[in-house]
Amino acid sequence: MSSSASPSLKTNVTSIDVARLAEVSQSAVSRTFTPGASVSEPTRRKVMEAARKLGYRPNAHARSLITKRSRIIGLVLSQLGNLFYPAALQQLATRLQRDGYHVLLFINDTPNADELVHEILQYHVDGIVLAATTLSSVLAQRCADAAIPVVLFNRVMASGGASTVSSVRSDNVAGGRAVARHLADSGHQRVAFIAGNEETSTNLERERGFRDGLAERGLRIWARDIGNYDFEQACQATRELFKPRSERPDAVFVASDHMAFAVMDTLRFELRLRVPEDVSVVGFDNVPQAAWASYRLTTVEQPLQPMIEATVGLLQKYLRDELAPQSENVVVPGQLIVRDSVRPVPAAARKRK
Amino acid sequence: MSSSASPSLKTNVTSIDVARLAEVSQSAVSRTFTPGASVSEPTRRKVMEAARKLGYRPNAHARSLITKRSRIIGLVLSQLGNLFYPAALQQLATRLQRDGYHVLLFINDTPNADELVHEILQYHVDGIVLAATTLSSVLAQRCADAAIPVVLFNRVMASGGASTVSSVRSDNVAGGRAVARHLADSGHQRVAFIAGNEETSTNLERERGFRDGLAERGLRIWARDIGNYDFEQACQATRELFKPRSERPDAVFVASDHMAFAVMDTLRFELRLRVPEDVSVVGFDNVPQAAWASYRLTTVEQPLQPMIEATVGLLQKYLRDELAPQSENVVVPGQLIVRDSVRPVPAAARKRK
DNA sequence: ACCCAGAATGAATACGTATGCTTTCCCTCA
DNA sequence: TGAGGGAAAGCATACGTATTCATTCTGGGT
Repeated sequence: MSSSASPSLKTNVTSIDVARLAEVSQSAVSRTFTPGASVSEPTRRKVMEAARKLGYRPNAHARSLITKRSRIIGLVLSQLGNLFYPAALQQLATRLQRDGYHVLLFINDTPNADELVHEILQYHVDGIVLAATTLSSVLAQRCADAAIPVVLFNRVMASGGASTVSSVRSDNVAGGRAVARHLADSGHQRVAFIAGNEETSTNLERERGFRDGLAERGLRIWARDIGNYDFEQACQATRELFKPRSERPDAVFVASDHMAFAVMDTLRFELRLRVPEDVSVVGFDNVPQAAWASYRLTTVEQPLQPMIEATVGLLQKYLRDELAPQSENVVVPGQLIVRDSVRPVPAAARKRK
Repeated sequence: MSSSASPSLKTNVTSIDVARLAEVSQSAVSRTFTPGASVSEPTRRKVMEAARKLGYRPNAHARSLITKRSRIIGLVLSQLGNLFYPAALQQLATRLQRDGYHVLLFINDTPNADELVHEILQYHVDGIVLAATTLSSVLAQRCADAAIPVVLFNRVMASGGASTVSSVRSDNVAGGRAVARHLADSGHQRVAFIAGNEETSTNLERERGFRDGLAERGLRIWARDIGNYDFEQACQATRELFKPRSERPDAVFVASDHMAFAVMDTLRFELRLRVPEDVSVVGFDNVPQAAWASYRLTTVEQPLQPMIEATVGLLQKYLRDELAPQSENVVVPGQLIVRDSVRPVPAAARKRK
C-alpha cells in the first residue's frame, strides 16, 4: 500500500542497524565512515550499500561526545545592518563549510559577549569567532582553560592584560592616516570627524590615524560628533555639525560606510549641500554599496578575503596542532579606494599656486 | 604562583565531578539542571555552589544524545547580498535564542538545498528553515521520516506533490496586483517588468499578480527582462529595456528592492533619466534602504516580524505536540508603501479630465 | 500511635559512536 | 615448509548525561 519510494525507513537508523544488514560488526560501520581507518574494500562496499538502503548518517552528537571535536565554530555577530558583517558572515561560513566545519550563530545586541559565550561553551565548539564584539578577560580565561581558540574579528581586546584571545583586523590606523593625507592634499581645511562607537578599538584606531595624519599636514580635527555606528545617529550628528554658522566643515571623515551613507543623504537631501562640490565625504569599510552610482563613496577598504583567510588560519593552527591557544594579532593592510565623493583640488588652492 | 582567579580549573568538568564536590549523586546534579525535576532546595543549593566553583556547564551533546532534542535549528541561506535576508536572519536567530534554541547556519549558492540538508541531518536538528531555497521531494520525505519539521521561508514547493514541508511567505500575488493598480491609476501606459529568478515562486507570484492587476485596468506588460535577483544583471536588464527607440517604458516594476536600486542608479546616472519624472520605479520587499533619501523607493513590504513569528510558530507547533509535520502554508499580507519613486498623475492624464 | 502518600535520593542503564586490544587470517620471505 | 608480520575484523569499553526504578524519608491525617 505504501507509495513511499524508500523501503520502510526507520526514523532513527544507527550504525548497529547498518551492521546487522551488512552482516558485519558495528566497528566496521564506524570505520567505514572514519577517514583513514582500516577497512577492506569488500566490507566497505557492503556497509555503504546497507547505509544507503537505510538512509544512515552518523550521529554528530554521539561522534563529538567521544572524539571531543564537534566541528562546530561558534560565531557571535552584531550590527547586521552594516553590510560589512553579512558579507563577512557569508565568506566565513562558506569557507568553513569547505573544511567540514559548521557555524553555530549567535546574535548580540550588547558590546560584550560574555553571556552568549557562556551558552556557546555548552556546545563544546571547536572555536569561537567574535565579530564586532569583545569579551571580558574572565570569559577569555575560561575559554583558554577549555582549550578553545577565540578570535576577535574586527576588534581587539581593550585591556592590555596578558590574555589568550587572538584578533584579526585591517590596519585602521594606516587607513585613518591615508584619509587625512588625501583630504589635506586635496586642499581641505575644515575637516570633521564622525565617530563610531567610542569604546571600540576600530573607532579609536581610525581616529588616532586620522588625527596623526592631519597633524603631519599641520591640520587638526576641526569639528567632531558621534554616530555610534548607527544610521539614525549619524544623520543627527550631521545636522549638528552643519548647523548654520559662519563656517562649516568642508570635509567629513565618517568612521564607517554605513554611517557615511546616512551623512551623504542628509547633506544632499536635507541640507541641500552638494557632495563633493560643497562637502567631501569619506567612509571606511568599502562595502559593496559604496560603489553604487548614487554614492560613489571614497573609502578605505577592509579586505574581506584576507581577513577571513587569516581568521580560519588562526583557528586551524590551534586546532590542528592542539596547541594551547596563544594571543596573536593579525593586521591586514587595506587600500584607500578613491571614487567621487571627495572634490579634487579646489579653485582656491589652485589659484594660490 | 598562579594568578588565575579560578582555583585550578579542570579542562572538562562533568556532572560527576560536581556530584563529588557537592557530596550528592550524579542524578541530583542532572536534576538540578533539568527544569521541572524534583530536587530539594538544600541540595539544589549545594549543587549550584559546586558547579559555580568548578565552572560546570552541562554538555549539550551528551544531553541531546539522550533526550533526542538538540535545541538546534538548521538554517539555510542564500543571497546574503539582498538586505532582506540579513534582516530576516537577525530576527529569526534572536527570536529563537529567546526560547533557548540556536541556529546552525548553512550558506547555499545553488537554488536547491539537497546537499546541505544531508549535512544538516547529521546534527539531528529539531527543525529546518530554508530561506530563498527549495528542496527536492525526496529530501523532504527524508526529513518527514525523521520527524523533522521543515519550513520554507519566502518560497513554496514547486511541485504540487503531497509533501510535508510548510512555508511562510507574504502575499506576493496581492502585492503584484497592488503595484499594477497603483501604476495604472497614476496614468502609466507602458509599464515594464524586471523579473527575478524565473524559477522561483516569489517571482512567479509577483509577476502573476502584476499581470492580473494590469489586465483589470486594460493594460498589459509592455516590456520585460530578467534580473535574476542580481544587482549586475538588473543593471543590464535596464540598459536593454531602455535602449534608444521610438518609445520607452514610463514605469518599471522590479521584482525586488535590491534590483530596484540597481535600476534606479542605472536610469539616473547612466541613462540620465529622472526618477520619477521620466520613469517610475517600484520594488518589492521594503528593505531598510528603500527608505533612504537617495532612493525613497515605492515598494511592497514583506512584514518581517509576522513572517518570523509564523515561522517559529510552525516549528514549535510540531516540536511541542510531537505531531508528524504537516504541510501548512502561511501567507501574511503586506502593504504597498508609497514613497517618491512613482510620479503622481502626469500632466497629460490630468488634462484629459 | 499508625499508616500512607508523596517527595527526595541513589543506583543502574541507555543514548550512538570511536577506538584500544585481541584474535584471526593471509601473504611473504627465508 | 614454517615462521613472522601486517592487515582486517570483532569485542568491549568509554564519552557525559537523562531517566526509570527502587528505596528512603517526611509529614499529615485519623
